[in-house]
Amino acid sequence: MPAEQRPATLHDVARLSGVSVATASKALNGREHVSAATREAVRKAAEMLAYSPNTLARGLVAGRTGMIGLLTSDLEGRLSIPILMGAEDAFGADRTSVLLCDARGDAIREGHHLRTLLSRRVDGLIVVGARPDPRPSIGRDLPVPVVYAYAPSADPDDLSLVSDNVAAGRLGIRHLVEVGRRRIAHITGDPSYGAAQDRARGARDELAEHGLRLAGDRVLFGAWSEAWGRSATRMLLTQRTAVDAIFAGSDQIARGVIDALHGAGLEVPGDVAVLGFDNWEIFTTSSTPPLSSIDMNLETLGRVAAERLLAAFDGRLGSGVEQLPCRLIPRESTTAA
Amino acid sequence: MPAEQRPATLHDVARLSGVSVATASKALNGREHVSAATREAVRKAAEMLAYSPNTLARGLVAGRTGMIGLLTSDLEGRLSIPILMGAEDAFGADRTSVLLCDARGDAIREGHHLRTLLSRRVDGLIVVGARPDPRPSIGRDLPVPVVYAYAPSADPDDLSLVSDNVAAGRLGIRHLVEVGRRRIAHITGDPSYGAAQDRARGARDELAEHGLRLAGDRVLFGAWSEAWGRSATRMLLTQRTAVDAIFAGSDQIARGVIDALHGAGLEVPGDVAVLGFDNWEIFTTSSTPPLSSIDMNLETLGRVAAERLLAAFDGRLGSGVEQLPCRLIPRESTTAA
DNA sequence: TTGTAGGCGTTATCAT
DNA sequence: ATGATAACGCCTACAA
Repeated sequence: MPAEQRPATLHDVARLSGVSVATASKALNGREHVSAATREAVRKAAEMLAYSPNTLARGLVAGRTGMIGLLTSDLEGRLSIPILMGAEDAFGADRTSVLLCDARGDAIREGHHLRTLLSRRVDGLIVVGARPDPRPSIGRDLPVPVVYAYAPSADPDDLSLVSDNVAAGRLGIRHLVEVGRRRIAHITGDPSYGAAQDRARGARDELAEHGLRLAGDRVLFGAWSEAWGRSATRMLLTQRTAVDAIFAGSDQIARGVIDALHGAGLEVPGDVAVLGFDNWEIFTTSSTPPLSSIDMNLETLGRVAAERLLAAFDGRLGSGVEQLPCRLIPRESTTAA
Repeated sequence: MPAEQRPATLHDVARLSGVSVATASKALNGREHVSAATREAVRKAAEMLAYSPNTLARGLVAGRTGMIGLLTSDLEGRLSIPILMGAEDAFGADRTSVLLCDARGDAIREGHHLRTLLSRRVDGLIVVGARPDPRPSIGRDLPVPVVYAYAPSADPDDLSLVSDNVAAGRLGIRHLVEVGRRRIAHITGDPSYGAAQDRARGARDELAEHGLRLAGDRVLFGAWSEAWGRSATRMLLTQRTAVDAIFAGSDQIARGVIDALHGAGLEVPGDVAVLGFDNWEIFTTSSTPPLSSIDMNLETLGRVAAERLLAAFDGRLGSGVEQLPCRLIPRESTTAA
């Protein structure tokens, strides 16, 4: 039951406290040249009227709205919400708000949203793609700085923030080697994903540095699904490939892997260690045993995106693709043999 | 590389087309009393300058910002994103934008966000709780209408939109009966969730109308986890309870159920049909067989929330708890025996 | 220390 | 049909 009364304005506060709007403004904003008594009186009046400054009006004169746009195509929010939270933290939730728009993978809708956001005079834009591959730029010469997160822009003049997938591949292998594994297979998703290729490359490189090669001698590309994890694992077992660890390209694949291993009477991590990717909690914690996984640090991605935007507000925005490190979350599926 | 130039104003457009700002405004907004020639000239000028109206300034005079606040505690976005999309659709994405704030379950932060949103003069508020149980009201006498979605407000004077859980319970049972099942068990989550109780009640009521009772004679409450689904199912099997269908309280529980059934050498849906709840795609489609599930229609929840807000903008806002129907998505896990 | 005045970009009212 | 002008709520010179 809203009290449908017009919110108090600075004018109201000024009148109640018997000063001018200018003085009231100064008093409330902590500017100088206001007597303590006046300041207190104004404060009290504002309190009584439950005055809350109109950020729009403020933005109109300041030339800054304190809003940023988050343009996503991530229908589930799995990417955009952590990124949004990271951005909130970096900006300070009280000074910057986020307008979230979901384009639902539709370029037309994306254009619509972009125009709306610009029309609302957001101070900056974060574009989150649905898959970690280059996506079309939303355009150069926009009146506000833009940072691409997760999915880089295809235009090298744009600034993009992505996970360092090569390093992530190395990270996964290093961990498995550290827990004593030597016969490591890599089951991952769709080979058309650059991220899948990068992680595979990192994995191979790291193995090489340890004088090792992939079990089965090749990366098992397939789909980002549990089913693929299952069938690829079965394939490995049927071919009697010696394996003591499987590095999966996603947590879902890892679930399929574990399922197939269990089905074959093998123990995890006793016989075979399993490492996932994404660190998606609903998968990692409900898996048996709990799944070790690589986290892409999406909150950090959001935080850095915000920092880059802040830097861009004064001075210039960088360009190119910036790679951010992933981190490994060890759980029971990869304890030492 | 942003073109750091001040965006064109209506003033610029007016000057370029040689008319007054008033005329330019009318021309661009399709108002009457503008000659076709003038209108065209203004249009062209706006085009040339890439003019985009400043929504802030517009909102200042109109007394409406065209923004609504979505206050959530849903860390994963699983609830808020669909609700946001529904709201976007109902409002029209071009006339209303959504400010998304995640309180992360922290009341202090929620208060902060609330103040920020009000200060930005959002036209209305949608509050999305993290679990489907009553939550504290964010306060009465707010200057804008508020609708609670998913989690109702504890204050009956607020307007809340929730899923009709009792009906959903009936719906699930009806479906299972329709595909020929008679010995139906119900494995669900934490009994402290009102939603779990409601669904269980609906299930029992519907069974009764078919002259049936729950297999095992009682609802199996536990946790919202795959592990519970697994152990509850094993329990049923150990007790030799005759079962030809299991209605799970969540898709995750359902996964555990299927897992345990398979482990016992039973076929799904051949021996036992399994029905989930939430229709969370990552679970339903990757399950073997694909999982039938009940969808809470979150987009609809968001759409209706938006409609209620729109209605509240003129006239009064309702109050109380409005129940919205769920729908059943049949997949292979519940095909006829 | 305080108040007056101008302007941020738009729209609406009222002359012309 | 067009244009001048006054809001909208706020801030910031500058004047008093």
